[in-house]
Amino acid sequence: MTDTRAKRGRPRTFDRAAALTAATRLFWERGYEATSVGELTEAMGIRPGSLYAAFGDKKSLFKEVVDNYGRSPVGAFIGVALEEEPTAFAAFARILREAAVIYPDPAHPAGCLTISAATNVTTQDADMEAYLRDLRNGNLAVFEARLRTAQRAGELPEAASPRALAAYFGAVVQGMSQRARDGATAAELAETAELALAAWPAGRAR
Amino acid sequence: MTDTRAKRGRPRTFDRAAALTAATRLFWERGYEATSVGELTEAMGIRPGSLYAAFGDKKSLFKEVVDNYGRSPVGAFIGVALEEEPTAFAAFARILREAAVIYPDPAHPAGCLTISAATNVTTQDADMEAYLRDLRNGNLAVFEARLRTAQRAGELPEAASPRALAAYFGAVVQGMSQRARDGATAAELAETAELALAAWPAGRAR
DNA sequence: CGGGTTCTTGAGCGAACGCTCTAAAATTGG
DNA sequence: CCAATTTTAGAGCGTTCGCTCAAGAACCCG
Repeated sequence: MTDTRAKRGRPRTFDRAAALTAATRLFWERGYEATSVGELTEAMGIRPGSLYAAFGDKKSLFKEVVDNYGRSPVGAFIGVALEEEPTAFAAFARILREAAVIYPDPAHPAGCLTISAATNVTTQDADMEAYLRDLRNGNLAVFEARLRTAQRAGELPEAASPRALAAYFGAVVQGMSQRARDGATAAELAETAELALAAWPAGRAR
Repeated sequence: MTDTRAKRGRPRTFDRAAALTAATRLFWERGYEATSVGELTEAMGIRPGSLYAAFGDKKSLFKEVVDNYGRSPVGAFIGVALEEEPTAFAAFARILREAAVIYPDPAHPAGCLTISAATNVTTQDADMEAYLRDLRNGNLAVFEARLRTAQRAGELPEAASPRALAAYFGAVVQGMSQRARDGATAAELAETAELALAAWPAGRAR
């Protein structure tokens, strides 16, 4: 988008992707509102003018951060698991087990960026709140779609409710993200994942 | 504490408890950092001077709010269930089922104050972050203690881990609170609660 | 009633907020 | 080499932040 290089004018002296990564880490740690533009410019190593020229305002920078996060391995593991695993149970088992490893990983801020940053948005910032809520609720819709497919394939009993199961796993994932933020270890989260999987409806097609 | 009335001097012209309730609602909705003193004074119907005289600074007002919330029916239902129910399963079943009703109740802001407001705290405010994290992790310790008692009473198989179960239910409760904030209905949360209870170890002493 | 005490009011402090502007610097096209 | 274009650095805009303070009002005690 802004990638067409070798134009006219003074070239950019900073690495746009690196600056975005720095911003991601900060937003991930502190959330949207609690991260100031001053902290951002310092972490990104640029001056306010450059930030606004390259990324628009704080809000659009954040949205680009979320977008970028969603394409990164850490942010996309759920979608990947849903696509790659042959059965729904295998997919959700992999999601929870990977979340147990990824969320407390000290290589990056704890928990899920979308889940954490989302809660840090004021009611005043109505559109930002809606943007993030829709992101999370969209995840639930994907869960439900996968479970519905599984039910048609006979992986789930007729009595099971894809919608209810999707809501349940969504709540567990959000809970695990929060627990990671509160200092839960990978070992503890792994136990949580196994217990959560025990809720899978009888006739479990493992 | 500040309750010894009929002292000397000009009497307070506002209802301290009512003001605290107004502050509670605001913090509950927006979280700690996102709620400004200006918004607080307006909602409480008092001027900044009165707020600081009656409650100390913003931080101690918030702690009093959390304290007060923990003593209210909505904030104390978990502890009550753990004490009143004869078996651990009955206690956790009641906790999840009541959470499904209480968290989305439109009579107050969605979710649990401690869980929601907590996530809105910056890393900068280190002691506030620690205060809230300890509150939540303290809840987990209470869960674990109840489950350990249950295991000694033979309600839980030897193989079950009270610590892991406590972490699991803690994550589920936090997840349900967040889902309520994202607009989940009581019906949806009730289904989540039932699914979560299916994780109770075999030989379930219902 | 007068002195002591506490509370209310309203102005406003210094700092931080998101953001903008100007001038200089660095590049390309002609 | 010059004009056009784009980015940089840095000052600083207007607003809001948490919080304080001086002045006056409302009560109790003696």
